[in-house]
Amino acid sequence: MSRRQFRLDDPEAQPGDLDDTGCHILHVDMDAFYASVTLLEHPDLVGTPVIIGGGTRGVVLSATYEARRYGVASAMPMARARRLCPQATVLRPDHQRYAEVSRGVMAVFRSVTPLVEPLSVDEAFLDVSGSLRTHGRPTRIAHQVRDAVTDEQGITCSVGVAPTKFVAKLASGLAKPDGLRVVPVEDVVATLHQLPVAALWGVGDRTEETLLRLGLRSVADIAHTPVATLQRALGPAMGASLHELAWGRDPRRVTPVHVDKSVGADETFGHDIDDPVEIHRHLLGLADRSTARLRSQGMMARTVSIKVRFSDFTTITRARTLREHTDVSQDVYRTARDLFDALGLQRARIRLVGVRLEGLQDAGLVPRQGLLDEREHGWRDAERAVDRASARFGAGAVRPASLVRPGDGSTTTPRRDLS
DNA sequence: TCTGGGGTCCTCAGACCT
DNA sequence: TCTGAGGTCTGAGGACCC
Repeated sequence: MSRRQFRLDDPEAQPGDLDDTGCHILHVDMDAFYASVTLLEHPDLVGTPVIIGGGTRGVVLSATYEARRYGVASAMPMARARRLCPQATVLRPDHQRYAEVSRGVMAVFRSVTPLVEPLSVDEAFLDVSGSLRTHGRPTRIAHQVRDAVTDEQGITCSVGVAPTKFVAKLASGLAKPDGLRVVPVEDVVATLHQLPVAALWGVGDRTEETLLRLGLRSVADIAHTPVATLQRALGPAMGASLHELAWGRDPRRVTPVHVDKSVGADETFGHDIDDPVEIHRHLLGLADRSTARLRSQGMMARTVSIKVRFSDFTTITRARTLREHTDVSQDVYRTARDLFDALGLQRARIRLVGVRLEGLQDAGLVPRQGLLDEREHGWRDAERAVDRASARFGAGAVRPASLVRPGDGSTTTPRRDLS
């Protein structure tokens, strides 16, 4: 679900028999994934503008191509999207359903090669170099994948076929919607050099601005600028990386195994909050969510960081590294609360708070000190019991008392004692 | 126009150690 | 004992990705 897509001067130019020799990388991207999956439950809305999103302060998660024609795009504030396309139907996302369809789609990918690297729920890189003998040429495999996804899941996807990950991803964007695009080895540089700088991986709004200030508008301009000049403007890593990408050089392999480096959760409030006790309550909930995910992955963390976004959208982060790894919600909550209190905010209006756990390590590999603190041991056992209850009765079945309103079971009114 | 949520990576500065 | 260089770790913030 790439946010930015680029068009070539002649988007239809894709002869049938392009040479795909050496094009072992496929990038498969579902078309308007969240919207397409949601419409499977609402067939009456097919062919009409539909926006997936919601909330008073939310952004657009996805939109059908009919809504996109009015300028609606993902990540756009919902208020603006509604103004641009008032006739659109707005539906809430169903993440459980998206995860199910995603699993089905990934299974299709793995049926043609074990080398599948998911990038998100709706896109993945496939390395098909080992599948040519059993499944045919890369283009043929791409057709097979597209057909299987449509037959089995009822949604469409676009596929880019190229020698490298970056070019394959670019190609799938050029193929959208419901298309296939091959970039032969000998066409890589010419294809790249037609595109604007923002097409390069890693160039967002700020970097684009910097490059435009230097008079660099196209990928060709980047390619013909000395690396040292790019490095001075953008830093050594980014400068070198953009220069390489501009010449189509991208040594990254397709790596099926991914290890998380951090786990976290944040929450934007329906309205800004200035009550520290209420913020503490949200920190407790976020610590709970983060550590539950950590435990479900069998990991422990050593660094706790908090994020605070103020009403003017300025954001600060604070972090503390603990003496030992932990997966205990109470440890994380206490640290997060201390970090927040240390900010000394005098009833500043806060829009969002977040808790993130870094320095992750496999729980089985973390050296365990003898548990001298009986209370600590109690928390660990209690939280494991909560995990088991959640697995059986659903997430949120058991929560800290301070997050439960008597009677209705929903999260609410702050209690004074959260420790 | 008014900006979600979950992440990764990079840069820079300061502390600490050798 | 002091000082400086270099490496590593940590923390903060920014930019970017989907």
